Amino acid sequence: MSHTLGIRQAQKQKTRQALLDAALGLLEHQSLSSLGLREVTRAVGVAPAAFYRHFKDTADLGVALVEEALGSLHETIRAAIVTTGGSDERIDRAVSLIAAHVRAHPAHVRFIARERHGGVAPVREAIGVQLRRFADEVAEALGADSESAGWSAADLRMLAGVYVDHMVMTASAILEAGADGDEEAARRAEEAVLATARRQLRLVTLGRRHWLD
Amino acid sequence: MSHTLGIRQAQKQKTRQALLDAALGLLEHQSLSSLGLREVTRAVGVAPAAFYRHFKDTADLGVALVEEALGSLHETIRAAIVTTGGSDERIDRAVSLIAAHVRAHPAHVRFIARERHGGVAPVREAIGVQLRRFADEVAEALGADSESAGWSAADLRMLAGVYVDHMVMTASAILEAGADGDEEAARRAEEAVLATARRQLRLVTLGRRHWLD
DNA sequence: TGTACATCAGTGAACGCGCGTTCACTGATGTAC
DNA sequence: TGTACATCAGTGAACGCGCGTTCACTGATGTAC
Repeated sequence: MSHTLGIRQAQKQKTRQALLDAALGLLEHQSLSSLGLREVTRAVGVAPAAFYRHFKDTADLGVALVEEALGSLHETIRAAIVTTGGSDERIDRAVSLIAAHVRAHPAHVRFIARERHGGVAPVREAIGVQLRRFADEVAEALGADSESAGWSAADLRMLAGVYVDHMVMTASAILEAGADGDEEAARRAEEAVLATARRQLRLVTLGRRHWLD
Repeated sequence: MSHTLGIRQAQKQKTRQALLDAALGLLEHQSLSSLGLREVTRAVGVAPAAFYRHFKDTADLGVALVEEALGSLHETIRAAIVTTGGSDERIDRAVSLIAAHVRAHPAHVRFIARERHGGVAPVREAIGVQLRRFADEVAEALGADSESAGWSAADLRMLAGVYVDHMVMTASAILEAGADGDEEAARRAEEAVLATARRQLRLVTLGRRHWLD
């Protein structure tokens, strides 16, 4: 039998989640550093003071959003790296996976892209920690690949960084493309972004193949 | 003989520049979307209403900052691409050039990295326009290179995009590294960033060399 | 060169408004017996 | 199961404050003659 939260705890969690969801929505058109506590509570329909039962301030809420946006992504990414098949198939699969993630969680992707270099230090650092963890995990996965025989740890880490950076940039570019003009224009812009992403990964794959020449 | 501005025009330009400088300073620890007009005028020492003699609002000031930060960079970048020498020398030169630029204009670099995906649409778009112009120019320069014989326009544009994105990411990473602990730690962190940047460019160079295999 | 008028960058006071934070409170939920 | 007390998520009013914007103004600079 699963552990059931008390009614009080469950209600508290629900309000907390509502605050996170409302904040994420409001962040579509602004940065965290200008997000007001009252804006968020107003959107949820609770009193401003209720905010303090859940977060110290909006920066604290931002850190929680980082956790929500990136915390569950680790296994997905590892899985994407270790798929089998020829390099073109693997590239197609990785790019499709990114596109699907953006479609499923556009607001989270926007938040991470925006706050990665944003004005709120604790949030910036939380994102940096997670992305470095991603890169470490990818480096480990790459190290287990037979194609990486003979690679130094530093070179593997560099390559992993390229993949992680590329993933974030591509996700953000897909999002931007989706905002282009009418629906048809957006679709074409998105396809162009995906095509470029595939080309870029092919370039990296070629560089990787000849790294030890 | 050079055209001399009237006293009035010269004084106005000076105030405008003071507003831009003050804003850039204040943006070290926040995003443009939370920058207040009164903050800026207070830092300069003029009345709040004076702001309107120069800018419609802070977003308008932000667009002017984009111009200031990126407008003069075009020739420098083109020059960096077309330098002669072996690929390792060219990579060293490009990375040193980026590092020198960050050292000379840290606040501008921070501003661009922060607002590239920031919450102020006109500024985001202004940065996008400039970066796309950079990529177009780099693509053109690459096209003139004998190493690019046989490359399609789309492939050249893709490669140019990789270089421009890499430049922005590296500049931003150098900045972050410079904020690490004491001066010695910062120096070591920066050197690590530069080493990674060189490795990444070497990877791209290898991919480029084998693109048409 | 001197005079009379026009321009306009910057002033300073005023405005209404929404902000973050505090506080004593309420009433549903949880707990001890 | 029932009762008496404790907990604590959310309330609503209040506070002082800084915000963006407006307006009539001042006085140095510019221009026409």
